[in-house]
Amino acid sequence: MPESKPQDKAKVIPLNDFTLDSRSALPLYQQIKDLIKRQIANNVWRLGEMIPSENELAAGLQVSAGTVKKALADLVNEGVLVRRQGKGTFVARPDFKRSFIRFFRYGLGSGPGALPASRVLSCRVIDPPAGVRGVLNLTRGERVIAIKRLRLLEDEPLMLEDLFLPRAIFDGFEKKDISRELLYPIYDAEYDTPIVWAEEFLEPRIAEGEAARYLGLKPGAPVIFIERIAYTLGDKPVEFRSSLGRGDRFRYHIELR
Amino acid sequence: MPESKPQDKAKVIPLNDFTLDSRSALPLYQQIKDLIKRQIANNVWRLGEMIPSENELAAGLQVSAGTVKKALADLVNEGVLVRRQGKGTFVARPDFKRSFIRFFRYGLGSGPGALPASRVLSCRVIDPPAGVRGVLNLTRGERVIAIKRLRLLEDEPLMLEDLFLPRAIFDGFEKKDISRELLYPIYDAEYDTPIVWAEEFLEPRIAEGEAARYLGLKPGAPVIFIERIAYTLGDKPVEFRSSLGRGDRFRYHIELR
DNA sequence: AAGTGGTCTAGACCACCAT
DNA sequence: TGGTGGTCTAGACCACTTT
Repeated sequence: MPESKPQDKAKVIPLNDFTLDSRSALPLYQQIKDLIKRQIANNVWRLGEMIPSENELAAGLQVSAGTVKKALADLVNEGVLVRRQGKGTFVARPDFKRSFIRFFRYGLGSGPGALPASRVLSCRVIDPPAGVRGVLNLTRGERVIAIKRLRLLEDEPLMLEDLFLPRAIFDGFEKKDISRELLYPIYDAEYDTPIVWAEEFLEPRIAEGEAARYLGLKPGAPVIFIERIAYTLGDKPVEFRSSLGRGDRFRYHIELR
Repeated sequence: MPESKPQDKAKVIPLNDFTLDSRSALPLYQQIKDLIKRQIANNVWRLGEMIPSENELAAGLQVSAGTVKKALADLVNEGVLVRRQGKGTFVARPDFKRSFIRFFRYGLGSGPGALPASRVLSCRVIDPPAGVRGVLNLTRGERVIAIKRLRLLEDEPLMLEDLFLPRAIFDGFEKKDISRELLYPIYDAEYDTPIVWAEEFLEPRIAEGEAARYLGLKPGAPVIFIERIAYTLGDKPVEFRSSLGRGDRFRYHIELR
C-alpha cells in the first residue's frame, strides 16, 4: 500500500482552526509538533498519507521554515513521520520491529522476515472474560470476537494465540478467512481502525495440557507468555492478544546504550 | 559522580588533527558527529566530562554554529551526549533503563529503582569455558575471574548470576568485596574501563538442580535465562554475565511505535 | 557579566523526484 | 521545470548557570 496524494489539490491547508501563540511558554516548534500530532490523532492526516510541505506549513503558520523543519525532524525521530527527499512528508506506519513475536527463531535460513501461517482453531462471539473487558474498556454487556489460532512456520508450531476484538468495532470479522492474511491492514482498510501503537508484556511459563499438545511440547517445557494490547487513534485499545510461544524457538535481544 | 570540568582552562581544543572536508560527499554535520564519536572512543573526551562548547567547536572547525548544533542534537538523540543549558555539553553515561534485570518485580511497593544486594557464592581465577573465551575475544591461555553470586531483594532470591572478567584487565578484582557495590563504577574508576554499551539476550528455561535450590524454586519452575555482554571503548567486550532469574518475579514490557 | 545551550529568523544552494 | 526535502550560513534574542 503506497502512500497517498496530498489531500485534494486545493491549497486549502486545514490549519484554519490553529494559530500559534508566540507569547506562550511553549516554543513554537513544540506547538507545531502538538498540532501535527493532533491532526493525526483526529484522522485528518491519515496513516501513510502525505502532509503539507515544509513551505506550506511555514506559510500557513506564519513561522520560518527552520522552525517547521525542527518540528518535523523531531517527529521523524519519534517515528511519527517519514520524510523523503523530492517527495514529501508522510504519516509513518508503525513497523513493530521490536515486537517479541519477531524474535522467534525460524527454520533453516529464513530470518525474521518470514511470517508464520496460521490455523484457526476456533472463532466465536462471546462475553469477554473480566480481564479482557477491563483491558479493552468495554461497557457491561458488550461482546467480543474471540479467535484462537495456532501460528506455524514450515509446518512447525510456533505460538498459540488468543485474540479478542470488540464486536462493536469489528462486526463480521469472525466470518473472514484470516489464515493467510495480516490482520492490521484489514483493521485499517475494512474497519477504518488503524493500529497506531501497541504494548507487549512478556513472562516465562511452563507448557501445560491442551496448550502443550498444540505446541508439540511435553508438559513442563519452557514457554514464553506474551500479552499485547494494540491501540488505534486516540490511544483507544481495540485488540488484545495473549500468546504462548515455544521456548526453544525464542530468543530476545536488546542493545543497551 | 558529577561531571568534570572542561579539560584544562587552556583554549587549546584538541581538534588540531581534524579538518573537515567541505567537498566530501559526507555532510559537514556528519563529519562532526564522527569526529566527536572518535574523540569519545579514544577516551580523549571521557564519560561524564564536558566537551568544548558549541562556539568553540564552530570556531575550531570553521563551520557555523547551526551546523555544530545539528551534530550535537543528533548525538543527544542517540544518547551519546547530554546538554544542559547554561552549563555545557557532556559525554553521556549509559543508564541501561531497558535492561532485563530492571524488569524483576520487587517486593511490596519498591519499584524498579531499588537495587538488589548480592551474596558472593564463589570467586576464582580460572581457564575460561570455550564460549566465554569466544565472547570476550581472549587469547589462548588467557585466564578469567569467575564470580558466582546470588542477587536478592528483601532477603528473597531474585537471580543467580555468573560473571566473567578478563584477568588481564581486572587483575585483583577477585579480592574485592562487591556485595554492596555497583560494578560498573568500579570498572571505570579503578580499572579505567568504562562500560559504554551492552547487549542482552533472553530466553525462557526451567529451574534445575543447584540453581533451583539457590533460587528457592522447585525443579521445573519457569526461569528467565539472560546473557549480557558489556563493552568498553572501541566496542571491546570486557564482561560476560549469564543469569537465571525467578520467572514468577519477572515481567518485561515494551512499547511498539 | 560572561559563558552556556535553546529558540527563531531569513536567507542560500543542493539533491532528488515528478511531469 | 517546479516542488520537495537536505544542508549550511550568519545572524538575533532568550533562559539558565556560574563567578
